[in-house]
Amino acid sequence: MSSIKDVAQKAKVSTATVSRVLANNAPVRPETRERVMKAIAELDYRPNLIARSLRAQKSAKIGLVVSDIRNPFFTAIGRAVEDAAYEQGYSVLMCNTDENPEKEKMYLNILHDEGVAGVIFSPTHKFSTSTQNLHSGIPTVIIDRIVKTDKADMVLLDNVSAAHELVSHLIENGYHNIAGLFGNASTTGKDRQRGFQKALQEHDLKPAAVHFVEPRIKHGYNMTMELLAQTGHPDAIFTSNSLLTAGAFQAIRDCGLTVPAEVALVGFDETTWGALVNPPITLIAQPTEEIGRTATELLFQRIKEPERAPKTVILKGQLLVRGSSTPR
Amino acid sequence: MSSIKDVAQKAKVSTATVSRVLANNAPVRPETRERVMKAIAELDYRPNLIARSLRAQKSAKIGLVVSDIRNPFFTAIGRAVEDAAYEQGYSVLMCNTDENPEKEKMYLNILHDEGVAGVIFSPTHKFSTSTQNLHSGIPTVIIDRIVKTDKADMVLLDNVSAAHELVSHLIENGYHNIAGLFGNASTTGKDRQRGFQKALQEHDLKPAAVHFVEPRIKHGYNMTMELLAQTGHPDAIFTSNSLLTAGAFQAIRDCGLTVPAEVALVGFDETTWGALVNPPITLIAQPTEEIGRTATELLFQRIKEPERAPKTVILKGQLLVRGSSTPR
DNA sequence: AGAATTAGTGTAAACGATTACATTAATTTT
DNA sequence: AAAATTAATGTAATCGTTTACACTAATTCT
Repeated sequence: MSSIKDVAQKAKVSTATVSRVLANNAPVRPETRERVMKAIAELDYRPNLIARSLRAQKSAKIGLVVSDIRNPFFTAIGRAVEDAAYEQGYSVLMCNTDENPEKEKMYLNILHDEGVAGVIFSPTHKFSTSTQNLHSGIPTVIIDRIVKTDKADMVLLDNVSAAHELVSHLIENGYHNIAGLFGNASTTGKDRQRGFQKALQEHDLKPAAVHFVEPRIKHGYNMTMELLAQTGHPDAIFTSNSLLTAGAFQAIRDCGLTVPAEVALVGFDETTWGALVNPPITLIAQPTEEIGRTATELLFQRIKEPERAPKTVILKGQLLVRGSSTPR
Repeated sequence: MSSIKDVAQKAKVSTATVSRVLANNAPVRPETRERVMKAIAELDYRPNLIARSLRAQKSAKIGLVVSDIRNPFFTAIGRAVEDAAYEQGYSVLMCNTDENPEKEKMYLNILHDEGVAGVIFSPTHKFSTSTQNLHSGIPTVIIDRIVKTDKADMVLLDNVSAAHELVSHLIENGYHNIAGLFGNASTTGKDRQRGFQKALQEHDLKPAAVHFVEPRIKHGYNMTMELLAQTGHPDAIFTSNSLLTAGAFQAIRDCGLTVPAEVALVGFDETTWGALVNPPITLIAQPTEEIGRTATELLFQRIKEPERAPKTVILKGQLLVRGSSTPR
């Protein structure tokens, strides 16, 4: 591999001049520039980003820290982040925490050590609630989940309103015995539960059940099975993320019940399958593109201007009314 | 941020000694080691990976280059790769090419410039067929798609057999007028078409139609709509990836046809929704975990021993027979 | 005991870029 | 035409590690 020295030698200039040609912002005689360009082309020279990073004390990489990229919500976010980063010439390091605070800490450390320019971060429950908080001064944008901090930008959904809207929709359509299944790994589940309760209270209703479970298909399945086993089971099930929705849907089907006649089902997050199943699922679609893009843009702003006052952007979900919650 | 110099100063040793303590493979007096460790702890020192990379001329990062991480197949692979990499202390740079050779080239360049230790790479069609080929000497493992090279390891599915098995299953179940929808962006589509043709030929059948389309839900939808518009439409549709399957499923439903009574549907890749829809989809499940893990392991082998003769691992898909192809 | 080896540590040169400062050449000002 | 300014380039330090080499002190060998 050729280095800047080889180019300098070939073009009969100093490395400084080559660097100046590369930087494109310093005075270089056109003739010299030409010579350097020619040498670069002939040697097929490409600047070593590691050396550049070391010298500049920062690199053109950002970290993306989420629980699991396989969760369709994070898949979509991840892709949006990568797109926005690519446009700015940045690369994305993908980190899955599995909701494990140890892994999360490990990764935050690695990202720091790798000298990433910034981090887009969906914290574990433990991280959200602890006061340890954003170590190191790495520019950070929190997504999806709340952290009590005044040091980072945040991009969130208005979870309380979204859940409220979704439950109100159920109630208006005649479902009054509603069970709620919430993820126990994030602040998001808790917030959505608040909206859930609020909507019920407004109609003087009590929840049929409220359960916080691990956000995995299996747990959605098991818990729904339990709910449906009892006689006089709920007439509607509210799920707070797409994994629980999938589990619940499967359980309902395996119980031989029809949706929504015997039990309605609503949830969060648009997925490939949400509209494909029968009946299609009523849900709150999050603007994943926008979340990812906004987060990345906020991050770049902060990288440019680290002292800028932190912003919190709250986006609204979109209620998609479909067959799984038609009026009874 | 404290550097190795600060540690050295605090522990009253040279930087070399600190480095030796860190490397853990050089002789250091226990007493000295202790002093250094203490200084490290007190200063909360963490080695700068950029500097380390520069010096070592390699970094603990690998690149993952796929068309789109949102394709459930690649999502699963990506996660498996990340897992295997994490275990070895490596991080993963995520790169989406969108089947665009320009973007692909760009990313391969960036990965090279970032000094990644290796690349796991699903090439675009253009790359597969061109002879330009694996530039630079970066250890590379090709996945999912074939490249004619003797420089890289490969992890592939036996696509011809898998497609053959899937079509044979259809034929045995009484479907004799089968249309095929194949992705046009990869060698995979072509290979699966070969298996498709072979199975038909063995039964002296002709395909109802063969189409190569962009691997996107929309195109699967549109093409299926066309297929179903004609009177005497196919009695089964074979799709070569999950995006096309989703599009086809949607189209069939929108035409008001029932699966499999009026038209059967089979495809590739297990997804969350494949088993959730009604009827569930018969498909070839690829061992995504194993593909990702094997690829990563081969990559680490090659990183350790660059001159080792390249291996090609061919894995078998698993036919999951479900409701979308029951005997007619 | 003297020679040869080994253990433990330090000094300084890399790795490949950027950039402050110095220097020279070219231009403008007086 | 000399002085002052500006443009173009070079020299060398720097970023934070690792490691070849040098050196001393301790150990083992003959």
